Amino acid sequence: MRKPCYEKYEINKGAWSKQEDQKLIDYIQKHGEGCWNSLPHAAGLSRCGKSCRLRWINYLRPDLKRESIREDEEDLIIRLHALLGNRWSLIAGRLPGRTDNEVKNYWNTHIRKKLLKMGSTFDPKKPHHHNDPHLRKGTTATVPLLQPDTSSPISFALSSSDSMSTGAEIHSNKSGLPDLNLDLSL
DNA sequence: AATTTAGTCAACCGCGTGGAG
DNA sequence: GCTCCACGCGGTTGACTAAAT
Repeated sequence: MRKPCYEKYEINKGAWSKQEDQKLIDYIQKHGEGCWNSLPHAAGLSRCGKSCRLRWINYLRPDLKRESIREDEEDLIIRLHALLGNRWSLIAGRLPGRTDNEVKNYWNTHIRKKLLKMGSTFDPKKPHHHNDPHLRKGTTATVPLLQPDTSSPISFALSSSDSMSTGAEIHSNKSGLPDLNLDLSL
Protein backbone atom coordinates (compact mmCIF):
# COMPACT_ATOMS: atom_id res chain seq x y z
CA MET A 1 0.00 0.00 0.00
CA ARG A 2 1.26 3.41 -0.95
CA LYS A 3 1.74 5.72 1.97
CA PRO A 4 -0.53 8.73 2.04
CA CYS A 5 1.21 11.92 1.10
CA TYR A 6 0.92 13.37 4.59
CA GLU A 7 3.23 10.68 5.93
CA LYS A 8 6.06 11.66 3.64
CA TYR A 9 6.60 15.19 4.90
CA GLU A 10 5.86 17.22 7.95
CA ILE A 11 2.64 18.96 7.05
CA ASN A 12 -0.27 20.78 8.54
CA LYS A 13 -3.64 19.10 8.86
CA GLY A 14 -7.11 20.33 9.72
CA ALA A 15 -8.71 23.67 9.11
CA TRP A 16 -7.00 26.16 6.84
CA SER A 17 -5.88 29.55 8.13
CA LYS A 18 -6.50 32.78 6.22
CA GLN A 19 -2.79 33.10 5.50
CA GLU A 20 -2.71 29.61 3.99
CA ASP A 21 -5.76 30.40 1.87
CA GLN A 22 -4.13 33.59 0.63
CA LYS A 23 -0.89 31.80 -0.25
CA LEU A 24 -2.81 29.22 -2.23
CA ILE A 25 -4.92 31.83 -4.04
CA ASP A 26 -1.87 33.94 -4.87
CA TYR A 27 0.03 30.97 -6.22
CA ILE A 28 -2.81 29.67 -8.38
CA GLN A 29 -3.58 33.15 -9.73
CA LYS A 30 0.04 33.44 -10.78
CA HIS A 31 0.73 29.93 -12.03
CA GLY A 32 -2.65 28.34 -12.56
CA GLU A 33 -3.94 24.99 -11.38
CA GLY A 34 -2.11 21.71 -11.81
CA CYS A 35 0.88 19.78 -10.46
CA TRP A 36 -0.67 19.65 -7.01
CA ASN A 37 2.17 17.64 -5.56
CA SER A 38 4.80 20.28 -6.12
CA LEU A 39 2.43 23.18 -5.47
CA PRO A 40 2.65 23.26 -1.66
CA HIS A 41 6.43 23.61 -1.68
CA ALA A 42 6.37 26.15 -4.48
CA ALA A 43 3.64 28.15 -2.76
CA GLY A 44 5.31 27.96 0.65
CA LEU A 45 2.56 25.87 2.20
CA SER A 46 3.03 23.08 4.75
CA ARG A 47 0.21 21.04 3.27
CA CYS A 48 0.01 18.04 1.02
CA GLY A 49 -1.01 18.61 -2.59
CA LYS A 50 -4.18 16.70 -2.07
CA SER A 51 -5.25 19.03 0.67
CA CYS A 52 -4.43 22.08 -1.47
CA ARG A 53 -6.44 20.74 -4.37
CA LEU A 54 -9.45 20.04 -2.16
CA ARG A 55 -9.28 23.44 -0.53
CA TRP A 56 -9.10 25.20 -3.89
CA ILE A 57 -11.83 23.17 -5.56
CA ASN A 58 -14.27 23.16 -2.66
CA TYR A 59 -13.74 26.55 -1.14
CA LEU A 60 -11.42 29.01 -2.84
CA ARG A 61 -12.32 28.79 -6.52
CA PRO A 62 -13.64 32.18 -7.60
CA ASP A 63 -16.54 30.72 -9.60
CA LEU A 64 -18.09 28.99 -6.60
CA LYS A 65 -21.59 29.93 -5.51
CA ARG A 66 -21.71 30.74 -1.85
CA GLU A 67 -25.48 30.75 -1.41
CA SER A 68 -27.43 27.68 -0.37
CA ILE A 69 -28.80 25.23 -2.93
CA ARG A 70 -32.03 26.35 -4.59
CA GLU A 71 -35.12 24.23 -5.08
CA ASP A 72 -34.55 23.80 -8.80
CA GLU A 73 -30.98 22.74 -8.13
CA GLU A 74 -32.19 20.23 -5.55
CA ASP A 75 -34.68 18.84 -8.02
CA LEU A 76 -31.95 18.44 -10.59
CA ILE A 77 -29.68 16.71 -8.07
CA ILE A 78 -32.43 14.20 -7.29
CA ARG A 79 -33.00 13.45 -10.94
CA LEU A 80 -29.32 13.20 -11.73
CA HIS A 81 -28.78 10.94 -8.75
CA ALA A 82 -31.52 8.63 -9.96
CA LEU A 83 -29.67 8.39 -13.25
CA LEU A 84 -26.07 8.36 -12.15
CA GLY A 85 -26.02 7.12 -8.58
CA ASN A 86 -23.33 8.46 -6.27
CA ARG A 87 -21.30 9.99 -9.08
CA TRP A 88 -21.05 13.28 -7.28
CA SER A 89 -18.49 14.89 -9.52
CA LEU A 90 -20.62 14.23 -12.58
CA ILE A 91 -23.69 15.56 -10.82
CA ALA A 92 -21.80 18.63 -9.64
CA GLY A 93 -20.58 19.16 -13.18
CA ARG A 94 -24.18 19.86 -14.17
CA LEU A 95 -24.58 22.48 -11.46
CA PRO A 96 -22.47 25.54 -12.21
CA GLY A 97 -20.70 26.87 -9.16
CA ARG A 98 -21.31 23.74 -7.10
CA THR A 99 -18.73 21.17 -6.03
CA ASP A 100 -18.96 17.42 -5.70
CA ASN A 101 -18.36 17.74 -1.97
CA GLU A 102 -21.15 20.27 -1.63
CA VAL A 103 -23.59 18.14 -3.60
CA LYS A 104 -22.63 15.04 -1.65
CA ASN A 105 -23.05 16.80 1.68
CA TYR A 106 -26.34 18.30 0.59
CA TRP A 107 -27.60 14.91 -0.48
CA ASN A 108 -26.57 13.21 2.73
CA THR A 109 -27.98 15.89 5.02
CA HIS A 110 -31.05 17.27 3.26
CA ILE A 111 -32.28 15.14 0.39
CA ARG A 112 -31.68 11.74 1.96
CA LYS A 113 -33.66 12.73 4.99
CA LYS A 114 -36.40 14.21 2.84
CA LEU A 115 -36.76 11.05 0.78
CA LEU A 116 -36.84 8.86 3.88
CA LYS A 117 -39.47 11.11 5.40
CA MET A 118 -41.58 10.70 2.27
CA GLY A 119 -41.53 6.99 2.97
CA SER A 120 -39.57 6.20 -0.10
CA THR A 121 -38.54 2.55 -0.40
CA PHE A 122 -35.63 3.79 -2.37
CA ASP A 123 -32.38 3.41 -0.45
CA PRO A 124 -30.36 6.57 -0.89
CA LYS A 125 -27.17 4.69 -0.08
CA LYS A 126 -27.85 2.36 -2.97
CA PRO A 127 -28.86 4.43 -5.95
CA HIS A 128 -30.97 2.90 -8.69
CA HIS A 129 -28.19 2.32 -11.13
CA HIS A 130 -25.34 1.93 -8.74
CA ASN A 131 -24.01 -1.13 -10.48
CA ASP A 132 -25.40 -0.50 -13.87
CA PRO A 133 -22.52 -1.03 -16.30
CA HIS A 134 -24.19 1.41 -18.67
CA LEU A 135 -23.50 4.14 -16.17
CA ARG A 136 -19.84 3.56 -15.68
CA LYS A 137 -17.31 5.99 -17.06
CA GLY A 138 -17.79 6.92 -20.65
CA THR A 139 -21.55 6.74 -20.74
CA THR A 140 -24.11 9.35 -21.65
CA ALA A 141 -27.65 10.11 -20.67
CA THR A 142 -30.02 12.94 -21.33
CA VAL A 143 -30.49 15.02 -18.23
CA PRO A 144 -31.06 18.69 -17.70
CA LEU A 145 -28.30 21.22 -17.21
CA LEU A 146 -28.83 24.31 -15.13
CA GLN A 147 -27.60 27.44 -16.76
CA PRO A 148 -25.69 29.76 -14.42
CA ASP A 149 -28.32 32.46 -14.49
CA THR A 150 -31.52 30.63 -15.21
CA SER A 151 -33.58 28.00 -13.52
CA SER A 152 -34.86 26.52 -16.73
CA PRO A 153 -33.21 23.21 -17.49
CA ILE A 154 -31.98 22.40 -20.95
CA SER A 155 -31.23 19.06 -22.51
CA PHE A 156 -27.69 17.77 -22.78
CA ALA A 157 -25.67 14.58 -22.71
CA LEU A 158 -23.33 13.34 -20.04
CA SER A 159 -20.05 11.74 -20.83
CA SER A 160 -16.72 11.10 -19.19
CA SER A 161 -15.24 13.74 -21.42
CA ASP A 162 -18.13 15.99 -20.48
CA SER A 163 -18.80 16.77 -24.09
CA MET A 164 -22.10 18.33 -25.04
CA SER A 165 -24.47 16.47 -27.25
CA THR A 166 -28.00 16.56 -28.45
CA GLY A 167 -30.45 13.88 -29.28
CA ALA A 168 -29.55 11.38 -26.58
CA GLU A 169 -32.63 9.86 -25.03
CA ILE A 170 -33.61 7.57 -22.22
CA HIS A 171 -35.98 4.71 -23.01
CA SER A 172 -37.47 2.16 -20.70
CA ASN A 173 -36.35 -1.39 -21.18
CA LYS A 174 -38.00 -4.64 -20.11
CA SER A 175 -36.64 -4.42 -16.60
CA GLY A 176 -38.27 -1.05 -16.14
CA LEU A 177 -34.97 0.71 -15.81
CA PRO A 178 -34.12 3.53 -18.14
CA ASP A 179 -32.32 2.34 -21.23
CA LEU A 180 -29.67 4.95 -21.81
CA ASN A 181 -28.50 6.07 -25.16
CA LEU A 182 -24.74 5.89 -24.81
CA ASP A 183 -23.91 7.94 -27.86
CA LEU A 184 -20.87 10.12 -27.13
CA SER A 185 -21.06 12.12 -30.30
CA LEU A 186 -21.30 15.87 -30.28
C1' DA B 1 -26.90 28.92 32.55
C1' DA B 2 -25.06 24.42 31.75
C1' DT B 3 -25.19 20.25 29.46
C1' DT B 4 -26.53 17.08 25.92
C1' DT B 5 -28.02 15.94 21.36
C1' DA B 6 -28.56 16.67 16.50
C1' DG B 7 -27.27 18.80 12.24
C1' DT B 8 -23.98 20.64 9.02
C1' DC B 9 -20.04 20.74 6.24
C1' DA B 10 -14.86 21.13 5.65
C1' DA B 11 -11.34 18.09 5.44
C1' DC B 12 -9.25 13.54 5.62
C1' DC B 13 -8.42 8.97 3.88
C1' DG B 14 -8.16 5.00 0.89
C1' DC B 15 -8.75 3.33 -3.54
C1' DG B 16 -9.14 3.23 -8.64
C1' DT B 17 -7.45 4.97 -12.91
C1' DG B 18 -4.42 6.46 -16.38
C1' DG B 19 -0.04 8.23 -18.02
C1' DA B 20 5.01 7.97 -18.08
C1' DG B 21 9.10 5.45 -18.02
C1' DG C 1 3.43 -5.83 -20.01
C1' DC C 2 4.94 -4.06 -15.59
C1' DT C 3 5.80 -0.68 -11.99
C1' DC C 4 5.54 3.78 -10.11
C1' DC C 5 3.35 7.95 -9.36
C1' DA C 6 0.00 11.81 -9.49
C1' DC C 7 -4.55 12.84 -9.68
C1' DG C 8 -9.47 12.58 -8.91
C1' DC C 9 -13.36 10.47 -6.72
C1' DG C 10 -16.49 8.80 -3.11
C1' DG C 11 -17.05 7.42 1.70
C1' DT C 12 -16.25 8.80 6.21
C1' DT C 13 -14.82 11.53 10.13
C1' DG C 14 -14.70 15.12 13.33
C1' DA C 15 -15.00 20.02 14.58
C1' DC C 16 -18.16 23.38 15.09
C1' DT C 17 -22.83 25.34 15.82
C1' DA C 18 -27.69 25.39 16.90
C1' DA C 19 -31.49 23.48 19.21
C1' DA C 20 -33.41 20.98 22.91
C1' DT C 21 -33.53 19.62 27.64
